[in-house]
Amino acid sequence: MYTIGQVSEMFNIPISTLRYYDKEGLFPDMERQSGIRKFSEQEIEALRVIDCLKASGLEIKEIKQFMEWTKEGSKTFTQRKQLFETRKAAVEEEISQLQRTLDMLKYKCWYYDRAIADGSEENIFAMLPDKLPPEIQKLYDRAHEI
Amino acid sequence: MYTIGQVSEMFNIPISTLRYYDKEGLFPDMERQSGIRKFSEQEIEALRVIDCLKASGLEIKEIKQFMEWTKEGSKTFTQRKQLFETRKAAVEEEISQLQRTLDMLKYKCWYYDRAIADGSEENIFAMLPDKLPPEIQKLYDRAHEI
DNA sequence: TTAATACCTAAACCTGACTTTAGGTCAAGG
DNA sequence: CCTTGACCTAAAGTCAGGTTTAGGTATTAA
Repeated sequence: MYTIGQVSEMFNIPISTLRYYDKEGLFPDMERQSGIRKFSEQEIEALRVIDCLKASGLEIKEIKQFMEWTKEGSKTFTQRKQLFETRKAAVEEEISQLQRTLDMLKYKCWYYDRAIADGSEENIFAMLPDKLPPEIQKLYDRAHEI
Repeated sequence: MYTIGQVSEMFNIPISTLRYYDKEGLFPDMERQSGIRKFSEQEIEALRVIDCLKASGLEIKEIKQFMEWTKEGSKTFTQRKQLFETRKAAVEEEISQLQRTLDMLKYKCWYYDRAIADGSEENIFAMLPDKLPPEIQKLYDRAHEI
């Protein structure tokens, strides 16, 4: 059993945030001893799941919904599984969006490297839009699909 | 030259957002014809960069800073390059964070698949924390480093 | 005994990134 | 001529996800 201060240290989350999560219903079964929150292994695992679902793009109230399903027992297994499948797809999509972001960033890194070496952008302008070095052209094209 | 309505369609960004970006100084050189915004190729490329920098985690005012550097010409090449290098590192870090998120999501998908098949979580509890099937154990361990 | 710590609540406040509202200009078509 | 549609502004409003404030309790340490 941990106090709020210990959990705050362990996860590097402000105490105020943990209280806010509790107020929003993310720890529906948390015990108290004379008013003081006691975080058990259950709440620790909940916190790992909260971090994960939040990182996957879920809002606090949707996470609360999940915590309520958990309380309802085995009859919500299917909903819970569905939620994780959907989140998995969303994160995979976000990663591939970030890969495209990375293509633009790599292109711009090359661009300014080159501009610094040349002292101007003139030489690069002359290569645009389709006479860039092959590897760079790929990055440029993926970053300029729109 | 495009009107705000055309750009809104091309990029699927609300007109109100484009006006907001303009007000925040993200198109410092944009021309107007009798008060009406004219988006040239320069603003179109700016918009691609805005999307990219935003996706990399930058705030609007930091993007404005970048646009100001662009106006200052070749003497800011180094700052601009540095910015893109930093953003590249940040996005790489975020992707690897999302990979860990994905590990948790995959573990939970397995978990509920199994719970549905068994009709209860009992069998899974018996395998925790270190007797899970090898592939699943890897996911579990990466998702439970804290 | 008093002072420092760690906990508690309710409610107000904050921030970033938009969005909505209310009111106006201007050109083209019926 | 008048109405429709696409543009404009300034200012207020919204929303999520916290954070801060103000005031209080309970335990421990000197």
